[in-house]
Amino acid sequence: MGRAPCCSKVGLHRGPWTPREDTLLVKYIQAHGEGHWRSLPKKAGLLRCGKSCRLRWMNYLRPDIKRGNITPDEEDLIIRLHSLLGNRWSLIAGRLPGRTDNEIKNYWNTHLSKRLLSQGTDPNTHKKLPPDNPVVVLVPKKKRKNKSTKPTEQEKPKIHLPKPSRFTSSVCTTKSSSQGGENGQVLVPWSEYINDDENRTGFLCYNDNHDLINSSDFECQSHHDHDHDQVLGAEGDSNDSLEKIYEEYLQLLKTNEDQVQLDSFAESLLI
DNA sequence: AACAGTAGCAACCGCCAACTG
DNA sequence: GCAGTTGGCGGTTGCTACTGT
Repeated sequence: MGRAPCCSKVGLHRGPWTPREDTLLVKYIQAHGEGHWRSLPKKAGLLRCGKSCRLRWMNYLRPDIKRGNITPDEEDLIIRLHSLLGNRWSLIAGRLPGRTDNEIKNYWNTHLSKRLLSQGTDPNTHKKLPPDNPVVVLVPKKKRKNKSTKPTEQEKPKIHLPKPSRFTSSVCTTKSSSQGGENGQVLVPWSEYINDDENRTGFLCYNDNHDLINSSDFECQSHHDHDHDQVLGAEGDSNDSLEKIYEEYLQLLKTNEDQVQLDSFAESLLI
């Protein structure tokens, strides 16, 4: 029994990704598409575990990633969605176009949970804490060794719901060439080169000589699932979609104190 | 200037469900 | 139906930058 590890760890790179590794990965995915993560590193010439490649792509290299600060609207939506969905970061991320589950999870852990605590709200239950009972059990960072001890008390029963799929995937092509990867051109996230990445979205392009090419030469085509389009709209309408979800949720809050209604709203988000 | 403590976040780990033969 | 494989998720770690002393 036992599962084979996802990859042999011997001789594989770990830790932060280098621009060169990013380049290789982006090039490969542009040419061959996502998927087959296990075999991808070898084919792409990367000394990385497939899982690591997938994570890097999903969280940083995808063209539709929105870098930069979380806006107050997004913050509010995260808090509301968290109160409905709990720590299901991928679901929450699915409602925030361009944001990744990892980003939202990190943001929650470092900013939002602390803020809620400081406001006297339990970040787990989203209920007001008794004023005289500072349950500021700022979960001490414990060095994990024995994972078998699962959290027990007040743990919500595990619900197995259909896994959501990302609402979009994008393919970037240059206007000047039919394939983004042609002419040795490579897309690299802004953040790789720009430090003041205030709400910047997009990629820089450079060729094999690392000569930067104007990213305005790119046009991104998002391939949306129609159903998701109806819910979230196109990429450019992300603010609208946020507001729509807000509105819907606020209406429920106003008109209904029935938890069942709210639950069904949460369920609807899962589809 | 040097050091210690803290915060932020990229990356890793282990588990699980879906898929495949 | 079963076992192996793959992809995806949430929790956690550990590095780095920042801040305070």
